[in-house]
Amino acid sequence: MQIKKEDLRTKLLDAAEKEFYMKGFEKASIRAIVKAAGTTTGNYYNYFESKEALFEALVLESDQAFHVMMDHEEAIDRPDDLWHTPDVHAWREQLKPFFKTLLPVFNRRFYLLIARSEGTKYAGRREVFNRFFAEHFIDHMARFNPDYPYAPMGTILAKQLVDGILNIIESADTIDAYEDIVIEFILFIAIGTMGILQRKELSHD
Amino acid sequence: MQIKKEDLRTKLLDAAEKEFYMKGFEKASIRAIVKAAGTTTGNYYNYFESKEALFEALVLESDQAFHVMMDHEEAIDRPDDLWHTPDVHAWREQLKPFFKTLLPVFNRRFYLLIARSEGTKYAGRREVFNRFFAEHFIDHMARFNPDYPYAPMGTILAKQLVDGILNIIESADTIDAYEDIVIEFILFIAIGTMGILQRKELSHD
Amino acid sequence: MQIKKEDLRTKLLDAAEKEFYMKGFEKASIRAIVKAAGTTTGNYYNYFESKEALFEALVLESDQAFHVMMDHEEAIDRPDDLWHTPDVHAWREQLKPFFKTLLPVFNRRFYLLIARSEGTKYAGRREVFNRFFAEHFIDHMARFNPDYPYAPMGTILAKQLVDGILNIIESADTIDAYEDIVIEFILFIAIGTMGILQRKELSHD
Amino acid sequence: MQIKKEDLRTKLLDAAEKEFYMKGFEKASIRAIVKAAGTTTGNYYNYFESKEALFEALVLESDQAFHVMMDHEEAIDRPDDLWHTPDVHAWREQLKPFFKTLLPVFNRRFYLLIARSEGTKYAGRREVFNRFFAEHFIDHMARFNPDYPYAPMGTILAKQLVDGILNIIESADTIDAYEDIVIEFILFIAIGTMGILQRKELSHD
DNA sequence: GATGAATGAGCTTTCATTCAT
DNA sequence: CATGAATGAAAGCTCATTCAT
Repeated sequence: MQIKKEDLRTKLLDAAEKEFYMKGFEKASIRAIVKAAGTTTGNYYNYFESKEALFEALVLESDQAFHVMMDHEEAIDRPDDLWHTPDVHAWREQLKPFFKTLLPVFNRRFYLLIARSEGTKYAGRREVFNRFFAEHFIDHMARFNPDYPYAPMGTILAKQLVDGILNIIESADTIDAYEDIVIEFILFIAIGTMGILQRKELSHD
Repeated sequence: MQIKKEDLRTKLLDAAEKEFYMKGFEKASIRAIVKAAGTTTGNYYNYFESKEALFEALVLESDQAFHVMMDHEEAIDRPDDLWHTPDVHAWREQLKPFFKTLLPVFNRRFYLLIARSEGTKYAGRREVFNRFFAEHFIDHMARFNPDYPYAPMGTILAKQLVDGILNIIESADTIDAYEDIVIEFILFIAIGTMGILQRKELSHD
Repeated sequence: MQIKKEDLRTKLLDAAEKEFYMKGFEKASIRAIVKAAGTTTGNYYNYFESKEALFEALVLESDQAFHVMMDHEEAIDRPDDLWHTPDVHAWREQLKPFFKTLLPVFNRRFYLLIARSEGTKYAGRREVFNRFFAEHFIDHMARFNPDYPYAPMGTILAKQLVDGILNIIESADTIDAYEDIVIEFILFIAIGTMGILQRKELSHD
Repeated sequence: MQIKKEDLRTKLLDAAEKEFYMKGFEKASIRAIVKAAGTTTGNYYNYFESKEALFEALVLESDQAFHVMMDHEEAIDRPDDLWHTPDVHAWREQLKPFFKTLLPVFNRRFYLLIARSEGTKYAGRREVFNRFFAEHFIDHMARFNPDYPYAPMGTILAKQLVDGILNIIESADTIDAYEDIVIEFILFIAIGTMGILQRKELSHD
């Protein structure tokens, strides 16, 4: 009746991933997780010392990657020169290798970290993520069109970017060309942003 | 120390609006609501027969408006002719009167209906909303560029639209030019969408 | 089926007093207390917000009295002149009015505070109590017989005093002449202490 | 990494002695004991069949010595003739050899037996110990002063004796002249008792 | 209309003990 | 001998809801 430690640990992590994903940390039930993993609450505590420890086991790596991202903001700016490229196709080709390095970060557990961590010590990550992009958007907007009158759009577009990333992660299972979709989405954000800023360089022929 | 019935009912609704907004239906606490409204749990049940009934009282109107929206899809398509307008400024002017009629619907209680209703019978509204727009996006994409290869973008862009509307409602309190922001956001979505579809009509001069 | 609030509160306090007395704070069971008081755990939390709050409700007054005692050390020293009185009977008469003021403090709840508070924020009271008396004993011993070689006796006699007070409180229910017994006990401590210190003034005729 | 059976058994006993001493039988944790002994809970049950069996292994010898003591009450009475000796110094000298035989009994495990056995079958030992001395005190009191009116003092003084012995054992580690302190303490009890009984023989010159 | 006492099921966590390996 | 996975009961506490007053 005994399972090798790693097996059950993995089962617990898998069950927890689903449960946290469906209900969020606070509404998730340890009872439901252990039931799904085929064990008992008592035994659960041989594997994880608390509910939060289980969540942490799921998101720790993602959180480290998250902090690396936050600390290397210049990387996000690297495709900056693209803003002067008129050709959408060229954009795609140049964005591809850049996002290749980012894609492995955008997985389900990253989603838990950003979108399902209320009640844990990771609760504020989404806000940090939003603000991180908001600063960049505000900066870009000021440089491209200092007269653009709708300041709150910086915040809103940043949230759009974050929401979009999370949405894509959510549907990643059912998407074939996951990588391409991320590229398309970034392109969508870039073009839309430039559009409302009235920049006409893009799509000129 | 009895209060006129309507007064307390209103206080309960206001307190509930805040609580549901902050925590969502399931994590919201009736105790916290009645405390904020200055009454007791016992008395609460003279006004609403359950936790869900209180939520329903808040969102019922919004839900009716939501269904009207869902049933009059052609309204959403009305700005369709804009897609051929090359001028962003013209877009803004034409979108304005159209969204004037929609804005009163996009209030806090609509937000509760779409984004805080998990655990109630309204739980699926967001999904309906998403799908509603997804169909339109897919349709537009097919018409504008039948060869565009990234089908899942329809779903994603629809979610972007819904997320954006909800984000704007969330920050409506702190935004001056609420209406203009909605227009800017729609514009952003439209331009971005056309951009990835490679349509070059817009912003041509 | 409903009891007036104060009634059940009193029942809970009584039941808790017994349970804490028998098992100490940590081993005491809320379930056992509420069962003895004839209610449910859910209802218990309408009366006290935690296990510790219940304990605190029992000992708060005693703790205040305890601090008054600790802050008025000179009162403890007041019978100091007695040490030169040779007559045990005179001691009794002089101690009586002095301890009259102290006796109401030495009740069952004081016992809980000193001897059953491990696991609560009151955990250290017994040690404070011991040290308080130890200092006095050490002081007295130095003055009465600077050459007495067994220094640790100060600590031990202080503990004897504290233990004795607690023992008397424990058996107070079954004792007729509670007040007199306290006097006899203090006398016992005083005479014993002087005896080992080799002071011969007492009981001389 | 197997250890010779006796080694680990000893380690478990040592760890248990500390744990039971610190927390008492019921609050002691097997997990903590096995961890301190460097083994696992499973292995623990190769050495002791239950929590109580471990406690029993610790106190069995002490309990036998305890019963010997209880059965040879006349030994306790042997210093009886001292009660007529007027000289404290003489008391000390005569008590010394007598208690030499008793001291080895008063060790840490004896302390566990008397003061940390609640929840085990040894739970009542302290009460037996108290009663044992109480009978002697009552007896002495009746013989020395048949008119002494405070009967409960017998019980209280017996408890004082027991408490004192336990207190001294507790602090034995930090005391130099352990044996002398026991003598001083007995003397303290004897003189204090005689004092309240109004016997004036002692300390007369 | 209003109060708050009462209920009972739910939650996460701890524990001594058992047992397959 | 040793491991540590597994069990199940118990702990303190929270919650929406009911109901006597």
